[in-house]
Amino acid sequence: MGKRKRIPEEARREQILGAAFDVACRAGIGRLTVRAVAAEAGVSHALVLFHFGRKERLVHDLLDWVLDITSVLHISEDVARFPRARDRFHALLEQEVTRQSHQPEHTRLFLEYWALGTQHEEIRTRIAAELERYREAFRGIMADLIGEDPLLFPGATADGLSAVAVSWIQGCAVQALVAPDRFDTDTYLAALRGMMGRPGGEAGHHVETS
Amino acid sequence: MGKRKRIPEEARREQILGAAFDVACRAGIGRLTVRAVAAEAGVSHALVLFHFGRKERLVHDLLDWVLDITSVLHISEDVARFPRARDRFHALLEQEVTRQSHQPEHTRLFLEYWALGTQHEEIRTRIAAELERYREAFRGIMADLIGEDPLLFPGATADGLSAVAVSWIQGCAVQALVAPDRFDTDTYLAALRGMMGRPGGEAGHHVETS
DNA sequence: GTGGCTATTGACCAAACGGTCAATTTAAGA
DNA sequence: TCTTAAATTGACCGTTTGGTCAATAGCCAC
Repeated sequence: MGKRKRIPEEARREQILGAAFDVACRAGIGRLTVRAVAAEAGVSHALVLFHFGRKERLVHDLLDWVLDITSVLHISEDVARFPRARDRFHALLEQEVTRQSHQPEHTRLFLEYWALGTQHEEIRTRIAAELERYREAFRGIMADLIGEDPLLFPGATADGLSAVAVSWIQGCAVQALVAPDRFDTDTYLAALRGMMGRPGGEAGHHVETS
Repeated sequence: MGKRKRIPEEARREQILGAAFDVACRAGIGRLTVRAVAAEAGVSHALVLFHFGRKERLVHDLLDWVLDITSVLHISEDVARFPRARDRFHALLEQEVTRQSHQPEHTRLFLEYWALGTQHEEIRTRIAAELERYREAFRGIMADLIGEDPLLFPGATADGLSAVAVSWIQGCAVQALVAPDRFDTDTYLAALRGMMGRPGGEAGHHVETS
């Protein structure tokens, strides 16, 4: 056991945060302890506190780390290339629903952070900022959508529609997490398409993805 | 401090569960301790364990208790009296969105229970059952809705639509909890109405509530 | 009253927690 | 090589946790 401090500060933080992520996914943030993280990283628990000061900061930095690596709501080329806003929206929605269904662990983590946010100011503002970023990405597409066909959603604003879009994804994530066997992603997406798919005068179109 | 066991078993459980609810709302389930509950109820912490055995069972029974007193998704007379399924759906949706916005504490609690459900089998099945009950209530209205106008949501099933409806409410609850100042219930409901409000041939109708 | 049953309590316990600290090891600079 | 600053550790501490248990206080039948 002669190996020690080779690792240059930044990499150590990364290593510990990765271990913290594993522990949080396995046991939840509620049961995340400094000692468990240290054991997962293969270091002493004093070292974790040396690099992060308090446990509270470790948890907070873990939130930042997860949000960074998750690269939430990145509008890919596949989405942006659609000329019509409706198709872009469908593609983005399908992308996000599919992505979250492939990362169920993240949903659990975010659930706990959302709950924590009601008490810790720092966490709440961080989450609120991310939520705002998330909604903002939809807002542009929604504004285009209303612009293309003002009669499509009478009385609805881009703000309202983007909030609804976020609800779709959040609600899908939660239901898939709580009762995976009772929740079918395809059926869900089909319902969303049917709900959005009233063309202003055209018919028989559909979004191609893959 | 001479007062003791007057309370007849059932009432004691109720009293303790009420105290547990207050503690859970104030500090979260993560920080709920047997001693904190006992202090809130004004009894010794040994008595709490005498009535509930383990802390785990206290937390589980609290979930049942909360779900009972919340009377989730009760289809009121005001909703049922609408002859058209579309109006019933709008009314029910508005009722649920409004109700949850008046009980933000419950949302936080359920968030934590959802996260806990990923690890505790008992909690997960209990939540899944409640979610199923919730979706079931929407499914009937959704089936009627499709029956009234099969072309309204092409390709969508009652199952898919009810899942979407649940998403609306869950997503609304989460967003209102995470960033209350950035979330406007009226704008959200207006967007939902605009999204659902494509009459098959009629126009200018709206749902009256209150 | 009085005896017995049970709800209730305070004291106690082992474990785990977050956090501190002096002591050691390591890498790098002189 | 010697020095120096930083990284790392094991030992330790005070607190809190869930849980147990013998003792006790209240209530009912008699």
